[in-house]
Amino acid sequence: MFDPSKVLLSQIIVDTLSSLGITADRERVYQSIEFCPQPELGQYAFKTFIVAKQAGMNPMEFGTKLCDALKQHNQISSVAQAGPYINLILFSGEIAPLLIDDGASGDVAVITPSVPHRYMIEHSQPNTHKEMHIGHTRNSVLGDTLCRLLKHNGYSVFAQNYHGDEGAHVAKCIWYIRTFNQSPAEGQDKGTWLGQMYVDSTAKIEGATPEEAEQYKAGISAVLKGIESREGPDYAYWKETRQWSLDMFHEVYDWLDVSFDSDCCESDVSEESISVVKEYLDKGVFIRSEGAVGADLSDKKLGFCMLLKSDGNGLYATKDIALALKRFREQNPDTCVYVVDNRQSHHFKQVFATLDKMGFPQANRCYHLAYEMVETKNGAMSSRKGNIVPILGLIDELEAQARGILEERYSADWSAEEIADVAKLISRSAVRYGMIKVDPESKIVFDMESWLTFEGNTGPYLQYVFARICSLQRKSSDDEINLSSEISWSALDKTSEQQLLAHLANFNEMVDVSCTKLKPNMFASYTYDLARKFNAFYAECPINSEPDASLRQARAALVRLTQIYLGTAMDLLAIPRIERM
RNA sequence: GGUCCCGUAGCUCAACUGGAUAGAGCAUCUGCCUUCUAAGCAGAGGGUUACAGGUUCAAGUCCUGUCGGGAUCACCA
Repeated sequence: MFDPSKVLLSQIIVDTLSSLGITADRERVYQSIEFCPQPELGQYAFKTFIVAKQAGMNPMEFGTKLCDALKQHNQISSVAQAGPYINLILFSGEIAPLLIDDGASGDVAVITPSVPHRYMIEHSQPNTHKEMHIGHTRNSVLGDTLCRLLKHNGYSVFAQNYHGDEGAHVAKCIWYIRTFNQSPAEGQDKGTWLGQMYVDSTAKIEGATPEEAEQYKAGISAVLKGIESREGPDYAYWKETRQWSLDMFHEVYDWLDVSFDSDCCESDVSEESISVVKEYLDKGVFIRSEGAVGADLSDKKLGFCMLLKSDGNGLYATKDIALALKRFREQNPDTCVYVVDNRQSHHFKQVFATLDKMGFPQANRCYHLAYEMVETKNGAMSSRKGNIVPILGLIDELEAQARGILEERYSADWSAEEIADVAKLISRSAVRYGMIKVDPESKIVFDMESWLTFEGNTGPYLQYVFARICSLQRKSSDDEINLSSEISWSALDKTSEQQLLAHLANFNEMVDVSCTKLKPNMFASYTYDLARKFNAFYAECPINSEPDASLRQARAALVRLTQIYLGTAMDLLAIPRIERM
């Protein structure tokens, strides 16, 4: 029960029912309160049928009695029965004080959870020696937003990145560079160049004659052995180039405002992972089959989870298990969430079932947050084929677009540097919001044109509303508003004002729902609605130009409250607050 | 073939997991800037929620089947 306004309303209803001789469960009443589908109907709607059924009464009769009794209540400004619903409006003076923190920090306060809880969130996972594309961006934005929401909900969070830095793709890339004497151009981003070398290497291999293919295969195998030997020139070059990729990734993370508590690589756990498998093979948990070692999960209809190939090498699942054990040991998380695209659903079912079979109870609190892919109009992106949309390319286009718009409007007043700075912040919001607003289970078909618009349901729209609020405050001739002073809140009786207040009160509930359902898009949607409701209020109600001083003050206070809530919401979505745009 | 996910307005997506007349954004049309930022607001048109059954006071949401799209199912990651 995170919505203070609905808590108040449910208490009013419980008390009123009690005076009628009906006992009702407060939580059940709370869950029977929703927002009116149309603003004209009212602010809140109480569904009578759930509680009526529990009380063994006819919903209509129950509703009529309750409605008549609520009409006498001094905290309710309007109440009307509409079939099985009772539509209500609370006096604004009842809601607004519930939304003010005494700390006056300018942010919505972090929630104190009833039980402490630690989350491990793994996300991003770009492979080194490959280009980073907008698919990775969706992953990171999803994971990072989830981390922020969980932290606001009072949980402790351990954010983990995990790079595929070994295996065939790396060997191919390095083999190609060294065999054909490639080198990056002066001033070129080396990480991006590596991604191109990987694409070129696959093209070279695919175009090879049978004799060349044999030769190439031997060369790649030699590079792979060189890297695994942890010494010699191939190993040294692998370490050097890997860093180029990691540097590029961090450039992108900085731009996106994404951070991690741990930046782990497959090579960090691959050795350990082999010994873990052997240990559990000896314990009789794992079995040998057709020369390979793995977990028999046929009782759970998950087949065979292979952990050692017949050549003795580990696989992806092997390392995932070793890394999970390391995290259980070192971080002691209550819940682990793996943000990975939905093609890995079967893989994670196997990994979790294997951890369970190994006797780790944490396995039952591991979740795969499976999201759909980002595709182009021509279908799936593949870094192997090179038909990807690189994130750095998208960033360049967005910033150019934003600069163009800003120059048109502000070239007379703003410096070039200021324009570039704000353009960057607008571009970041376009990317973050564009990626997070869609349900994780929905595919995103990328087209550049729609990403370059900053109107409607977009990140820049949120920034625009925030900038409007700041502008109102700059232009006000009154003293800066103090929310803890006497404010005649109940003067706020316009529909748009009541709608906005009720929406603000729902903030923490939406954070919680987004966390428990692992759907940060729900919070994005909440934030967009918040901005829209402010705009509706802005259009309907004069603020600075309101002649009545106490009403003007109350509206300025509502503007300030919105600034606090919208600002915090933007922080949770990593959408930068902009004071002028 | 088995398993999992998806199918909602011309297009892109919502719908707080069973609740009122299914909502937004693009796009189209109509209003609103000599008065708080028009990156905005208000309004119009646009829907048999793929199809057929079922469950119940109530189904886009749950169950069954059909059709269509995608993913995945042992030595890839």
